[in-house]
Amino acid sequence: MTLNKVTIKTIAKKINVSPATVSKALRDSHDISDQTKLKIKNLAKKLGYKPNLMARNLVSKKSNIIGVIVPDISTSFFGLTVRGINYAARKHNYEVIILVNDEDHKVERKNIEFISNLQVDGILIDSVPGNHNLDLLEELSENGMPIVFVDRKCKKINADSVTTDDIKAGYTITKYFLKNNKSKIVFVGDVDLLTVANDRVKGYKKALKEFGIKFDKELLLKINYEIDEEQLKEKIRSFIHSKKEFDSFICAGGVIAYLVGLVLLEEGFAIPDGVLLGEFGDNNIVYRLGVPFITVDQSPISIGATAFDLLVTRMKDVRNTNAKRKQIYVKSKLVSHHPAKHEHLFIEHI
Amino acid sequence: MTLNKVTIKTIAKKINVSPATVSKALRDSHDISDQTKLKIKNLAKKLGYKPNLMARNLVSKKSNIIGVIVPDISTSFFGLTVRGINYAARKHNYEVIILVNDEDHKVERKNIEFISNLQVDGILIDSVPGNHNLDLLEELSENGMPIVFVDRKCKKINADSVTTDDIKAGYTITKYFLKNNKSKIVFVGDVDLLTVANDRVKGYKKALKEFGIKFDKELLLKINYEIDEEQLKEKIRSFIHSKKEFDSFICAGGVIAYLVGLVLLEEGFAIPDGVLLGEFGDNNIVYRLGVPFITVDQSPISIGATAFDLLVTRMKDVRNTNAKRKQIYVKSKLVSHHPAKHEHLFIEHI
DNA sequence: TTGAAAGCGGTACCAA
DNA sequence: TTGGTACCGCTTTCAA
Repeated sequence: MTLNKVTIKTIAKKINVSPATVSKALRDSHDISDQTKLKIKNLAKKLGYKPNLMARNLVSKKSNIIGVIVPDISTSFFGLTVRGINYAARKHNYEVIILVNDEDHKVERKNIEFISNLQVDGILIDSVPGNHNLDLLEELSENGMPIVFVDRKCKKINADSVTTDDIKAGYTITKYFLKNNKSKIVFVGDVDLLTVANDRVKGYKKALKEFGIKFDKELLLKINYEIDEEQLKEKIRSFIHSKKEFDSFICAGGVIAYLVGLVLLEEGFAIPDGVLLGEFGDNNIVYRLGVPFITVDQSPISIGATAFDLLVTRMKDVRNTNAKRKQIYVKSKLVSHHPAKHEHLFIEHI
Repeated sequence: MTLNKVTIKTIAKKINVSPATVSKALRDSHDISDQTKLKIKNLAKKLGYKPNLMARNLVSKKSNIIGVIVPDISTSFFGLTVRGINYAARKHNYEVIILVNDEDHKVERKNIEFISNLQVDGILIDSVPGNHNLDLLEELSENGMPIVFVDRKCKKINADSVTTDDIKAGYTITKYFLKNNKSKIVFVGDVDLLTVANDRVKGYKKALKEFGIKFDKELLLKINYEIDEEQLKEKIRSFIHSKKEFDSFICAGGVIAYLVGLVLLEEGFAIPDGVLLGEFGDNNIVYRLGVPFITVDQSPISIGATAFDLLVTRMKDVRNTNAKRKQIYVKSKLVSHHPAKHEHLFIEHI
């Protein structure tokens, strides 16, 4: 750390006042004369004094920091969510620190532990599918740590969340596929119990039902984010080569959609004429495929900003631990992209 | 913060030992008997004891945290850089916290101040163009804070950096354009003195010279990241409508390339047949355009990991503040993308 | 093997 | 308007 060890005491000694006086002067306390304030501030600047936040937060029991935990950040969806969070946080004068866990729930647990031990004032989390760390989060929450789930909600516990209405989104995109004469729609995702993907599947099933199509288990391709890309591709490939017929894919996320698209193209399928491709998130990575696709644009910036605002209200009434939790849905929309034609057509609000 | 106020003292009292003993036991110190260690640990777990890192770090004067400051995170380039950083950090058991400033140097300054006041052990920074905060960084560095510049280097001060060889990259991509019969190449970027873009322009000029083409100032379109997208587009539009002739664009970054492409398409130009488009970073956002383009793929993951490794070596010999700084270049490559054809052709190593 | 005491850098209360 | 003192939660001598 800094060799430059200028502390409040250093300053105090130099001008023969007490540390208490320096502390107050530096924070513009009313009960210090302008004269000494000036003297102290000048000296502080001259010596390059920096407050030690660790010390400050230790006594004040407030850090003014909120911690954000996300699974990935190389994806435009999360990146934009974070932008929304930062945007809102700046208005409220909070510092935001971001931790990334690469979809690994063990790293996520460490992230949660670290950040709470660091005494952040609140946590925003886009959690790794599978609810591996719910116990920890629940414990923290019960002990008064404000926590808001972002994007990927969590049903098991009574918690605040800001997400897309995933059931409706799944329903809407599936209905669009059905209307466009697709009937053998594969749904790909980390369809673990109680995750976002699960909700999307619910919507998918609902739409099928409405169109009188029976849900076919074999068209539900379960994958897991934590396995690596090559393995994922292999899994997709083997599905494609199985005898199961299909005419379209709806993917629970951008990265999956990209991989599915990649495999389809490698295997000689045409998109969208041979197979229609759909995804959630309007993620930039899907555009790498260079093919038309249907997407649920979730307004990530708005999700992020809304989540922060909700967190702030929670942080403000710390006492009220048992207040009713809010589940907020941010509006999204169904869009059809045809990059090569530079067409981006709005289809429907969700 | 947590209502659950279990501290070392709480535990100490409950089993009638001193706080010192608890502290040692919890950290597996050799001079505590296994018996009491066990007792203490069990009780700690039962009570849900969490160490307060603010307190811990305050006395140890080490945080084991490294701070990463980036301008943007919704862009795949930075996202992947961060992934590389995290990957390397995990191996060394460091915690990584990320701060984002949206290309705003005032926010960047706050980020730097905050993070250093928080007593991080080292800083990785991808700095906002313009060298606005060099004074601060230099001061910190002189006071013993290890700092490594990532991606966007900084020539003014004697500092460690891990970047692309930008002169060479600028040279290579320009040469490719020239070989493909482009001669009126517009270079767009935040060509402020002493930034990455500037190096890229140097390479650009060098290539022009080699091909016997005189550098034309008017083909250098200076833009500034900090102005908003609509203004940027307006600036690009007005250039396009000026009488200046052009046959291609090389853009210093992905976001700019995307905006340039957008305007060109809106104005009815064909890419790449009418106008060839080039950029640095192989950023996913460019694919949104759905057109072929040339890119310098900078291997962001490798840049991130390398930067972290360099930082670690700096953190290990804190004394040696005046050691020679290292400028490391990470290999990149020139690639031609034709998304609609699913072609991604390697052209040349850089 | 254990613990008392001092202190990390600040803040806050109360007395002067 | 100033300053003494206690303390935030934890670690670290050094003595018992």
